[in-house]
Amino acid sequence: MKARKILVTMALPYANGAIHLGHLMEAIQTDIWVRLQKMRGNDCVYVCADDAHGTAIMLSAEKQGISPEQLIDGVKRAHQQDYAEFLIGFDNFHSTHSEENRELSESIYLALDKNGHIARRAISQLFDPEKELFLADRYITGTCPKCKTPGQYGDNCEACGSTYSPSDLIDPRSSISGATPIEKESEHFFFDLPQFRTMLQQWTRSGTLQDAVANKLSEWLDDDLQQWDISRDAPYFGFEIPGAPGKYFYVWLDAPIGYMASFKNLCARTDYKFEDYWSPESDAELYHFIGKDIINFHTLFWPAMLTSAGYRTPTAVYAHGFLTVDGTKMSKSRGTFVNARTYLDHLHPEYLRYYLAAKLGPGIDDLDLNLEDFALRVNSDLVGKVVNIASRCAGFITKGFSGRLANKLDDANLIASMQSAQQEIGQYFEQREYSKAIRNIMALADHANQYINDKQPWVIAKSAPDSPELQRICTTGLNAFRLLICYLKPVLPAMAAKAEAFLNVEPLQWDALNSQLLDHTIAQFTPLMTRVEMDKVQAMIDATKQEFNQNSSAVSTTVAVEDATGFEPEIEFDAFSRVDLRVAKVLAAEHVEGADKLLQLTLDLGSDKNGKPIQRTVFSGIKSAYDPATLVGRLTVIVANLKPRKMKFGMSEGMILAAGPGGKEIWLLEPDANTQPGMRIT
RNA sequence: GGCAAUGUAGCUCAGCUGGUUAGAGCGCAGCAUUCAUAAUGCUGAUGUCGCUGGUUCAAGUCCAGCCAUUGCUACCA
Repeated sequence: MKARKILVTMALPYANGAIHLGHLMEAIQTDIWVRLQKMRGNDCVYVCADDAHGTAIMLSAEKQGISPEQLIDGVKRAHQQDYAEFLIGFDNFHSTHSEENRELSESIYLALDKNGHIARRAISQLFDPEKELFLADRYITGTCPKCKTPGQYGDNCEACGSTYSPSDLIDPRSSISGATPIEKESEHFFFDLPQFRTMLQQWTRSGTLQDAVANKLSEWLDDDLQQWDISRDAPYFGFEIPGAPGKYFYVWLDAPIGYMASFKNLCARTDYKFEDYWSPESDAELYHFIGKDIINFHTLFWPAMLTSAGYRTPTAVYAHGFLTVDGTKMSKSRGTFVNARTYLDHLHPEYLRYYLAAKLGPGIDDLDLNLEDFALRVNSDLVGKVVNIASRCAGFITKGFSGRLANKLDDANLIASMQSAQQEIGQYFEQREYSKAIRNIMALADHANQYINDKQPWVIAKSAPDSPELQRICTTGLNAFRLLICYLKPVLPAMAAKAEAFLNVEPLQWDALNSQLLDHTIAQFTPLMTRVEMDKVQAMIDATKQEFNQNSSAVSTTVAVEDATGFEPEIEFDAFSRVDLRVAKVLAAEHVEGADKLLQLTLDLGSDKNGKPIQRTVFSGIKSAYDPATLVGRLTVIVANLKPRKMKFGMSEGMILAAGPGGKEIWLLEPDANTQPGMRIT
């Protein structure tokens, strides 16, 4: 069989934080697959890099009083160290902040532009006037306009889950300088994704994606695709856009190009040829392993960019779900947001590799790390079943035969049946059905233990410790062990290496499954793996909690304290006076076609200085409580200076006030009949 | 609110295009064994297959509604 040429990537970790269990799940999934390919004799290259650009990194560096370059250098070292200790076998780990990536990003951008796939237009964004910096949503905090929880980010509220645009926040602040942001225009560059709709519709349905992913994407592809904003204004840590001083590539533009850059960097010191893997005529396979949160970047923007720029598209993109711990989202306060380093301080990396392998499938479902199950499963399978087979045979061989194996098996059928599983197990690994592969392997381990039980070598050893039969039985047991190690090697490379030393053999390749180990001297047996101790697991959780407490007490800002009234935190009169409440009269009220909850109200707000009447259109979610006909002519209260909000059915130019729990029970505020439309409420 | 995924033994999960008494591993109980890192083997118990209806000779498996969890998304101004 001809060796396949394969290039594999996993998502680039962001250079602004430590590697945690979530990163590791992806790294382990990818690494197992790559190790399998290599064991089977395929030419498989595994590259990765740190994702080193963006505002977050720029600000982090500033906070620490170092340059971004210094920051990312330090983080990169830590990342590589963490991955290395988890036995992630990259062929290259590079950085997106590299010359290779700059050249590739520039040339790809220039190709996109030349092909008419770059649009330019001015957009308006919130801007920090003190810091002189455009603000992404997450750098703006303020009070949630819905539930009034303070300290919420610019895009959604953590307390009530509502989403909004940053300009809707009450009392918005730049979380960088504390200044009140202003709106400012700037020219941005856009990648014209809609031009690739047809190409993407075909590509996403061509077997390159998991069904669930393709289905999800078709929602976007059937809808209007948006142009993708790929530029950011200075100051920004990244690459300046050629011919556009002060404009930088958005971090997500050059991040996937980092896959190419890392590979190019590898090519420079090996015989690999960049074009062999990236030209449209390439016969190499290209796979991206990613999390389901970044599917759109890898399955829409990325293939479209590659196509425009004259490169090949990925053979497949494999998305996985999120990792949960004990059934819930990883949480810092619960101590389940465990960093790689904290794990390594307490537990052996291969425990995690094995447990995740035992549960990983090809889908995008989330995977739960149940800590108790983790300990029980690893102990039972690895120590109790697999390693135990060697442990219970080795002593007899060492004592009775000076470590020499027999030249013949006692039970050739057992070994043959274990060998014949290679087709199925290999398939499962190849298809990322690791849990099924592991299940099969453990069934084989059960057979081996049954065999030893049936043969009772200890009984023979008592009367004849040098009996040839005893030697053949233990030789059979150790051959079974050797096959199991071979199957598990992609998952447990370090344990496999120890086993190879014990068996006194060359590093096992997949075709070792077709041979037997006979008439051969083995080394002294030493424990290959010790049990997971639950108190170590607990210590890891405790340490994570402690890290969190230290960090949060160090950073802790004054959090508004809620009192028994449940009222909002006290505000200055000034803050109140900025809210312009007016009496309004309902001129018209009607149902909105297609809306479940909204009524469209036309309101009279009196007249302006020139005597011209002021009318406002407001959409209000009170359909469940009011028949529009009964509203006409009523007086109510409107927030008159609320920024107009674009809604699905039109602009809503204000907000009317009501109270009640919802549903039928919503009551509109109604001022005294003597008031007039337009009167200010103070 | 909409859309999607998930919901099967105490735990983690498998159950393909509907078809005999619903499975595995772990855990649990009993027995056996003592070579082995108290590891192994045998036997066994445990499930209204989220809930309610429907289609069918037959449903965990198909359909509808509902509930819960998660994710995405929104007409919560």
